[in-house]
Amino acid sequence: MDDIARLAGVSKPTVSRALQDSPLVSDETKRKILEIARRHGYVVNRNAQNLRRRRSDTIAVVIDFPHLPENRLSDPFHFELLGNIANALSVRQQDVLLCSSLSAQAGGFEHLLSNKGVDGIIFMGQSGHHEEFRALAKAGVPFVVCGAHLEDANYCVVGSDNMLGGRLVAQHFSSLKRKRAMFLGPHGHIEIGQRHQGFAEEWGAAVEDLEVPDLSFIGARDAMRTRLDSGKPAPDALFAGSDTMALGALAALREHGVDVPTTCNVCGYDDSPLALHHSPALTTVRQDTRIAGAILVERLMQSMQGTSAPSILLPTDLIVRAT
Amino acid sequence: MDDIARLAGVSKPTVSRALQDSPLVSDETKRKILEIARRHGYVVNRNAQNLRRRRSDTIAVVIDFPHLPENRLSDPFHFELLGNIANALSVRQQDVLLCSSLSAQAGGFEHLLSNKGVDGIIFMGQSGHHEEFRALAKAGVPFVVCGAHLEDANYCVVGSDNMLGGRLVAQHFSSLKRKRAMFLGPHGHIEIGQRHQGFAEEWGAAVEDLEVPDLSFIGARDAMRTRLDSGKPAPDALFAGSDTMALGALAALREHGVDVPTTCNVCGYDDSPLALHHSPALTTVRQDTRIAGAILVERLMQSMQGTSAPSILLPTDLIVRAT
DNA sequence: GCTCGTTTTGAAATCGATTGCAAAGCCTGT
DNA sequence: ACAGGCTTTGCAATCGATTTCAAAACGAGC
Repeated sequence: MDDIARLAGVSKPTVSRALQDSPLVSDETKRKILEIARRHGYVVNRNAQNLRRRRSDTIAVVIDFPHLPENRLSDPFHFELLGNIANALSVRQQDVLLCSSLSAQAGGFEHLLSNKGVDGIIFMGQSGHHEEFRALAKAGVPFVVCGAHLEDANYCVVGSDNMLGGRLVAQHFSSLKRKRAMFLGPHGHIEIGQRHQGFAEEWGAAVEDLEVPDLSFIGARDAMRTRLDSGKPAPDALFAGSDTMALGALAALREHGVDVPTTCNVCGYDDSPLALHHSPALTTVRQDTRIAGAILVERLMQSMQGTSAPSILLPTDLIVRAT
Repeated sequence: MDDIARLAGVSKPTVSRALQDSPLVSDETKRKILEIARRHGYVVNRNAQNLRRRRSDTIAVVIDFPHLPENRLSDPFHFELLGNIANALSVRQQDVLLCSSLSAQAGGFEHLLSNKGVDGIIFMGQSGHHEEFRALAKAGVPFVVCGAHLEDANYCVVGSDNMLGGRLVAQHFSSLKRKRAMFLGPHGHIEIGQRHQGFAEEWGAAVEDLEVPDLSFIGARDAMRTRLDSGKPAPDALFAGSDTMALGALAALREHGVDVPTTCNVCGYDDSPLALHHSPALTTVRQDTRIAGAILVERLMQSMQGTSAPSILLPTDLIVRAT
């Protein structure tokens, strides 16, 4: 910057101001400085700028990447959401620092800001850190969580209405005059638990609960196989916690000659491409990641300005397709 | 840091050294300082550190995010790769700054380093920037590209062997005694073009080329519908440029009563979950994103040390399933 | 007790910007 | 010609670390 200043015959502060388009610099001077800077390919050093400004215009997005290697991340859902968050942030001139949940946790979430040099954090999913989040909020760290709404959350959560999603599916099955409802999903996953709960409440009658070990296609297929082999009467309405699991269960049903949708209806969750591209196309519950991303970012900005950002429950839609 | 120094009764440099586990500090002092720092929740300010060290231990990963909103990103492939890159980088204590291709291009790729304060760049896909990349390489910017191998690339490319993938599929179809081969994919996409080329070369006889407008399920389905409606004899071996497109074509084939795999074989590309979870399970060509991620990172580190990093063509596998 | 080589420590400079404050330059009105 | 108000500019301090280099402390050997 000193060089540019010399070349333009002005001082460093003037160059700095010109580059920020400050009104303190005359248009004449500004134009000259910008021209020289451009010609010499000068750009401000981001690290120096960050240090002095005590702000980096960078947001950490924390994802539970560990899943990946094993699970071959089942749902494109997260990627889509990530993309939408990135877009929403770039509109606000903010950069995205991607952190795996693990590396973020290393120094403790509360030091993430100065440790990674970011201004705020977006957590994708609680994944069991609820208590840490509560502490973070108390410490005044600006962050938002994209995940499940919990009773005692004192931090901002943006999440889709899992209960509503479950209820919509139950209503749908009811309108089809189905009788023997089953829910399929792993226990211990908060959001999926809420889907289950909404479903069961709305359904009223007994809902058979088929537990699966994880979120995978295989897990769901095998669990369903075992269940069908048992000889007990098969369900005529199946709600799976995710599209991937729905497809797994569907495979098992097909093997056993249970026709979908005549004999049994199946509904997934997420509206991932899997659902759309499958044949028959899967009936599912959709969450709008575009809106979610935009709101997450908006709320984060709020909480970075010190305003408290309220949580929000986003509506979900039932997408009725062929199953 | 001054505060910690005061509390420990030492000077700032000593604290700095202790935190870096420098051998210049006695174990005794080191322990005391670390203890005090921990108790007071002190972490070094990343921006200041970066400034002084002239290095940020952060890598920019540039993705063509614009696709997202429209296409609902068809293949989880990119996400998987991103995850694996992130993992490989975190092993080396490097952070990931996610950039959309657009925002990265704003200041010109050549200023990405100081502009975003990163030490190196990984580009996911060339997406038409080949010439810019050539210039970047000349300018000595440390970066690697995950994409297609091009004749006159003077930069490091890590990419899977698309030609080989195409050849494997041709061999497979030959061994099944198929006669009328068809390739389906958009024109103008470099990597898919290479798949097509490898396929055609190995096949020997004429390959019908069915062009589709984009990478989408719908595009492929509609193109295939039109083709089948035309009345010309249907192909008995179809190779699609991606799994998503294969599934689209498969849907059209089914509509027209063409049985897969008896009457016609179908093969996709990517081995995305789509392929595995579809029924019948899709035969496809697999690229190992785990290895790709690891090598990308390794090569980038090389080129950051000034060593020139050679390009590499990763092998691909044919995964024969039910189609 | 003194010298010499080692280990530890600290003073001061530095990384590359931004910003508060004072001064300079320029008008305008009298 | 000069006071007074505005617009521009520059000096110097600052952000929070790291690193060079010189000095202090320590031990060993004679």
